Amino acid sequence: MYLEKRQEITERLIMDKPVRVRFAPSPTGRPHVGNIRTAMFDYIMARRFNGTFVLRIEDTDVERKVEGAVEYMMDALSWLGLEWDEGPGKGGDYGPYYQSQRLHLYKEAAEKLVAQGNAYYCYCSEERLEKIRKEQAASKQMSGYDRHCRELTAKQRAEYQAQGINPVIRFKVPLEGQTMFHDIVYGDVTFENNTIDDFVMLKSDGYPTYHLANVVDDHSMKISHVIRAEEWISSTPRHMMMYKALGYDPPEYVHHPMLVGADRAKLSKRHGSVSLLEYREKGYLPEAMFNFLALMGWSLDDKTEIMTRRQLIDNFSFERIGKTGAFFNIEKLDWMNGVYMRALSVEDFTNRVLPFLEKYLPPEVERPLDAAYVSRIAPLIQPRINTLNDAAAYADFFFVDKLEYEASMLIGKKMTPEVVLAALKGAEEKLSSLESFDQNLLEDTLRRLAEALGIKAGQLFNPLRVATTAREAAPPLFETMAVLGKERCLNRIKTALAKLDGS
RNA sequence: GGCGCAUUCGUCUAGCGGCCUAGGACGCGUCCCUCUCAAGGACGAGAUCACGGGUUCGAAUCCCGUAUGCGCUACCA
Repeated sequence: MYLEKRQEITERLIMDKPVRVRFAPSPTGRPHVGNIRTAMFDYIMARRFNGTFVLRIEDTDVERKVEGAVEYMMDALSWLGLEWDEGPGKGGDYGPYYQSQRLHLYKEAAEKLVAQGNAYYCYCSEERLEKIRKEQAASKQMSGYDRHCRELTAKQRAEYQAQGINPVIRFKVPLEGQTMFHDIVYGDVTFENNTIDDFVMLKSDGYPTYHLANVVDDHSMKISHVIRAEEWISSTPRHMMMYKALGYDPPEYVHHPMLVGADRAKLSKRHGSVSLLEYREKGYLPEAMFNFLALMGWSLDDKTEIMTRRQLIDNFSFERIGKTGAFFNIEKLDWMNGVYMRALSVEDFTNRVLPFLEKYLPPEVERPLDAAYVSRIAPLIQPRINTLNDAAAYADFFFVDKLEYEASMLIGKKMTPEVVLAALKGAEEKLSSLESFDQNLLEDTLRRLAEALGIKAGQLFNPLRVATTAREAAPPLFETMAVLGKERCLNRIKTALAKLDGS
C-alpha cells in the first residue's frame, strides 16, 4: 500500500510536465562508472517516459578542467548507447550546453539576488577564510563562513572596491527556520537553516559555483527531474533556497546511492579501474555493462537479472532504486559478460573479437588476421571466455607456429612415457593417412586407435591435446584439430615426439 | 566537531506487519554430463535481518535510542 501510494505520487509528478532530464558532468577526467551510471538513470528515465535527455557540460572549474575530457565523456556515453537528445554535438533549443558559454546568465541571476537582498558581495581573502576554518576546526565549532561581509555598509564596500578586490557573491542563508525537500528515493529530508553557511554562488573570476549554475540552468533548460548521486543531498537545501529566492519552481529530485570502492568509500580514481572506457578496453560488452550497471542500486524483482535494454527501460521505476551504496563486484560482471558473449551469434562474436585478437596476439602472428579462419575458431572459444580480451591468450595456439611447453606436460597422471610415445606415434600414422580432417572422422579414427592400443580414450586424447594446443585445457579436441588442419596437426605431433625423445 | 543519509548471506539484492524455519544471483563446495576446459543440470555451505528498547495477538518490515559506515561541511563538482 505504501508502495502504491508512492507510485501514484511519482506517476502524477511525471504527468504534470514533460520529462526532461540532464546529465551534467564536469570535464575533469575520464568518466568513471559511477558517473556513467547516473547518466544511465537519466537515459532510462527519458526513454521510459518519452522525455528528453540533455547533456550539459559543467565546465565551471577552470583549474580542474582537463583537455579532452568532454570527448572521453561523449565516447563513453556513446559506447553504452546512452544517446543524448540535446547537448554538445546535437544542438537543441536551450543551448549553449557548455556552462562556460552561459556566464552572463549566472551573473545576471546572482546580481538579481543581490539587488533583492538575498545575496551579497564578499571581499574576504582566502587567507582569512583559511584562518577561520583552522580556528573552527581547533575549537570544534560549526564550520563555514562567518558572515563577515553579510552586512557591509555601502561605504565599506566602496573601500574594498577601491583596494581592487574582486568580490565573490554569497547567498544570504536565512538564520532561522528549516528547509525541506522531497526526494523520490529518500523521502522527505529536512535541514535546519542555521546549519547552512552563506555559500558562494559566483566566484571572483566571474564563474559560477555548481550550486548557482545548476539552479539557473536546470530552470532555464526546463529540467523536470534532477537525477544525481546521494552525495548531493546535503547541497539540495541550498538549491531550494535559490529556487525560492529566484522565484522558480524547483524540479523533482531523485538522488540515488553511490557506487563505492572495496573500502566502502565513494568511488574515485584511487580505487583503480573505475574508468568506464577501461571496461571497453578489457573486452566487456556494452550491453552487459548496461545491464550490470542498471542492477547496481536498482532491481526489478527478486530474481530477474538478465534484461535487455528495452526491458530495463520499460520496467524502470524510481520506487525500485535502493538506498544503500553498492560495491562494484567485478566477478559478477565477468559472469554476466560471459552470458552476453555466449548469446551473440557467431558472426557477431567474430566481428567483436577480431580487433582484440589483432591487438593482443603475439607480434610474430601475421596481420591482418584471416577473418574466415577466425570465424571458425570463434565458436570454439566463445563459450569459454568471459571477456573479449581473454581470447588472445586462450586461442593463441591457433595462430602461433611454435608452441612452447614442457615435455612432461605430455605425460599425464597415471601415464608412462612409453604409452604416450606409442599413442602419439599411432596417431601420427593414422592421421597422416586420413583424406579429410573432418571432426567426426577424427573422433572415429582416434577412438578406434585407442581401442587398438588397449588404452582409454582419454589416455590418447590428453597427450594429443597437449601436442596440438600446448595446454591441458582447451576447446574440444576434434573440432580444434579440424580447424588447425592436417598439416599443422601432424607437424605438432612430430614436434611432441621429438620433445619426448629429447627428454 | 556539526548536519544529512544509510545498515538483510563475502558481494549485488528481494522483502512495504502474518505467505520468512528470510527468496534469488555472483562467488565457493560436492555431484551429474563429458576427450580436457567451459557451458548446462542437481544439491549444499553461507544472514541470530547492526545492537538495545518499545508499539502490536504478531516486526527484517512501524517508532525511539545507541553503534557503525558513508556523504557534505572549498571562490571542487
